[in-house]
Amino acid sequence: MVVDEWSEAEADRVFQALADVTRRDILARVIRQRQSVSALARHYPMSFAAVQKHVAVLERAALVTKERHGREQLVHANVTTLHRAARLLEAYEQLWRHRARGIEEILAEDQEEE
Amino acid sequence: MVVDEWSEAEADRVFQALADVTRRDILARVIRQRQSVSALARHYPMSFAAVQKHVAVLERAALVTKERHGREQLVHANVTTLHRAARLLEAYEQLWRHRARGIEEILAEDQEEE
DNA sequence: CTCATCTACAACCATTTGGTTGTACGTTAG
DNA sequence: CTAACGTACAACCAAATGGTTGTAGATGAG
Repeated sequence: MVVDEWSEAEADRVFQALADVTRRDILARVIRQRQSVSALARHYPMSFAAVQKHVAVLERAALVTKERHGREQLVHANVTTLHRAARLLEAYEQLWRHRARGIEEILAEDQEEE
Repeated sequence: MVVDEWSEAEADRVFQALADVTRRDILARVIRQRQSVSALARHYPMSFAAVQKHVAVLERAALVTKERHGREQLVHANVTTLHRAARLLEAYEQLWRHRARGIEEILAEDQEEE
């Protein structure tokens, strides 16, 4: 029952990464502007190491990328992955629109849309 | 750094629920057609109780709802929640488009869109 | 009525997760 | 050069996750 071109493990990692307030907040911050890990860490009531781990989770999900700049590690967002996640959800919504209908009706609607 | 009208805990639960292949597959199945828990369970190489737990996770996330029908419990999708999740991701994408720009430019673009 | 089916839920287990502290190492500021 | 900063990573811990088996209660079929 495949809905997307993603591997299941990739989707797992992306949604897992998004399933935490701190990580979504980090993502929102670096989308607006790339920041060093320690700059990010200053905003949260937890240790630097904890934030470092959150960034690592986002990185494994390919939602962010780190780029060395001097002694700092700049974290920047990977909007492509975010977009693909959004499109995956939309694909599920599409399943809904096409639910319980014959192939003729779906083809008919597809023509209308052109 | 709020991006949506959702409570953080709600978003946590939704993405957490989506972060598992089996659960995404269950969701896809019940989007197409409502099914009983045991009917769902037949498709997966795990115990009935395990599938039951997966459905419970989807239910806590408000992605599905159970409806008693005789001795069966019919699971059906809650597309509204799915849609809200998609819109949340789009909101993050929107942050990207509006990144690093002055308030004047954003207002100008908003007017264009009307 | 009786039996098979569907569901609920508890107890248990291994692994992962989200946090901590501590240590070590490269880099830049002064 | 030296001290401070930014990062990396290991070890540890409590709690959550994803699975199991087992027991028990409703409900429908025959």
